Amino acid sequence: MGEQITRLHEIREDFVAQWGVMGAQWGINRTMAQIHALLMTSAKALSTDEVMEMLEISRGNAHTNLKDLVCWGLIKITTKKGERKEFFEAEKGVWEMFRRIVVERKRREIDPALAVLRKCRDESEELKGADAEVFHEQMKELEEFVAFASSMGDRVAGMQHGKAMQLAFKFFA
Amino acid sequence: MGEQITRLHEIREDFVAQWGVMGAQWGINRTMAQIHALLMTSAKALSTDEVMEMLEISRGNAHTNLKDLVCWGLIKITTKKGERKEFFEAEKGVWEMFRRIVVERKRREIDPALAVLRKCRDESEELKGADAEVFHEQMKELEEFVAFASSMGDRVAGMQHGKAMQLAFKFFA
DNA sequence: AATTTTTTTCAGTAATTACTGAAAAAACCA
DNA sequence: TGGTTTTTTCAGTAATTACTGAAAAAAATT
Repeated sequence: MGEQITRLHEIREDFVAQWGVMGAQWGINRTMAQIHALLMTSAKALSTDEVMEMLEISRGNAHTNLKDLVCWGLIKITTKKGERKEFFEAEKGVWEMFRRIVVERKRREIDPALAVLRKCRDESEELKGADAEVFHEQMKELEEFVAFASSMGDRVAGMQHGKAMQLAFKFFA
Repeated sequence: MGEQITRLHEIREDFVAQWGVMGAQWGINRTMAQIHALLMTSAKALSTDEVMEMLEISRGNAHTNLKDLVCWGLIKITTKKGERKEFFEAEKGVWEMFRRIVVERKRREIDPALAVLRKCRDESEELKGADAEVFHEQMKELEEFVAFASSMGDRVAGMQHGKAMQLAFKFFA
């Protein structure tokens, strides 16, 4: 095996490992983040077996996390002529990746939070007393802010890369 | 105990519980999120004992998470005349909260990620072959994107609420 | 400087989350 | 249809993370 190829393997393994650590710090499963890192930096689509082998993980683990990544829209299933297996391929475009993460986190985290805040705000509307007023006011402000963040998310996730960069340029001007 | 007060307790407990669930989905400890929710909606500063009692948690747990929240800059320690204990009080302003979370997450998550990406990009610069090129290109794009996000974070975290809202208005126009 | 109050630490334990490996189910093929 | 490959599930286990409670340290008081 060539010097260069071994070197690439080393660097890539480092990246995969570190990406796993990163993922864990967000609420994401370490293995899922590692598989994502692996596929993101793969020139070709990989099979479950290849992922298992490269990360030294069990079939069950590989399977579950590959399917979760598909749910997140970060990788997709492909097939090869003459091959029966499924192969997995990552979305490579960074902007597209970002958009999908925004959409998914919004759906999973922001929207439910918003529901809770609205409920608490409504239910504390009529209550009297200093405590109740502090509470209600806080719910109101949080709700407004999160709703605002949510629509920002929609807006950004709906943009093409070019438009987003234009806007970013304006932002820094 | 008045009808209204009991009702407020119920709603607030619901909020605290749900905020804990939310926190857990991000990489945040459930108890820490709950304590934050409690203090955010408290008309007065609370002592460790009050937090322990209200959430039915141990002293150690309350202590650790209160101190962590102080590190995040989300709550601060206060004292009361004639009282020996420390009391804890949350930053109530939503924009200020947001800013502090941005600063802290950037420091803990974005900056280290950036270091990894730069390292991998540099180290794969010279390598030859299709795999190496895919890898290097991916590192470059990720690095650029994360660096960009990072400076956006700085920018936003450095803004006053008013300025931010002005900008947001432009964004939606 | 002895006593009391409050904060901090941490060993042990509980709870949660992640992973394995094998078996079942499903899909494919001749 | 029966055999083969591939995917999916899941009970059991491992690893990680969070929590308790009590003891030690620190701070305040007399």
